[in-house]
Amino acid sequence: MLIGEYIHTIDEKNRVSLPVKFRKELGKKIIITPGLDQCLFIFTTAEWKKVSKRLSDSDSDLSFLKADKRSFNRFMFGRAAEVEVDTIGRILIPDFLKDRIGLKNSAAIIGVEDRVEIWNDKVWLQYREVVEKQADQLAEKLGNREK
Amino acid sequence: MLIGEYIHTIDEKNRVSLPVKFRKELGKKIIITPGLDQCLFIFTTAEWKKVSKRLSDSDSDLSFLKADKRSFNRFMFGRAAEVEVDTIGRILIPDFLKDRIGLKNSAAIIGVEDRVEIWNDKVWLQYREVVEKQADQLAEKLGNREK
DNA sequence: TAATCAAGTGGGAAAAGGTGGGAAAAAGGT
DNA sequence: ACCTTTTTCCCACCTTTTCCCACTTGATTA
Repeated sequence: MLIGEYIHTIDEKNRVSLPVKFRKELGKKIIITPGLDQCLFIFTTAEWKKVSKRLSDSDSDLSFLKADKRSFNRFMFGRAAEVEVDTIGRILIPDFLKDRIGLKNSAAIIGVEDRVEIWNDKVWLQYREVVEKQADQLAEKLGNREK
Repeated sequence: MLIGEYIHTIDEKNRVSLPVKFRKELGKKIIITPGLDQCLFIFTTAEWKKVSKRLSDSDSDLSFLKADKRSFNRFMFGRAAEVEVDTIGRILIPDFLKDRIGLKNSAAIIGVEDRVEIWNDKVWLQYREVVEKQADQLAEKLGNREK
């Protein structure tokens, strides 16, 4: 399971090293996609197969006839990338994804159960604080829903 | 699977190089057709067989009126082109398709699962922003669909 | 406290990917 | 048939990416 929070630098060649604790589980090839809430998702290839299958299964081979399906597929597939992890555990983040969440010199790398998230480190810290404050109420909500 | 986004130039001889990551899957011959939402679709010959079969299937589940279907098929078949990929991975985009989406010097090339799309790069950037804003709602929809 | 090791960072050289252009071949019109 | 124009094929350039090696820092241990 992928857990924990790390701040790593992005060097001039766009490289970011994955935390050692994530490397084994992520493997040699990963998929990066735009995520929700101003971050990027990193999936293992296995996990990505599951995700992408769910996305395309619900429709026929002619899914491009439906407008909302087209939009979503362009978002999920068009803006995804298969990325190799180099011999010492680093990856390259494509520019179009870097720009999307305003990454510069450093990134927050977060383990979230079965995926990893990449955040602009400053945005992450802000987000964390907000969530921190809401945690109690969120827990309350979730608790009620389960009943 | 075809994923990712690339901006390539169209040179004075109308040539565009396909991203290396797409070449193997696309093969030596491809089909270009007008696409939906101001773009062009590129299919592998295999994928095109599937698509064209389903489009022409008289009792397919596509809820088209017959007249609509004829029109749509003229749109898709009538303006489709079989194109060869040259030895270093470039293709020629027919002028009538180029004009259709206002291509000039540069194009966005997008992998969308089992097809590739060609966009006027500026139009793509605009489209992308719109979709980005809708992403949360789109994801919500998708989430509901899974249940 | 010095030595060692692990994890992360940086940089140079080689290779790959993308772009441009010239010459040969083909097409087209008179 | 001939000249002109377009297309095709091939080669060359250049920027970006990839691969490899080395350095730094902080923690661990003898």
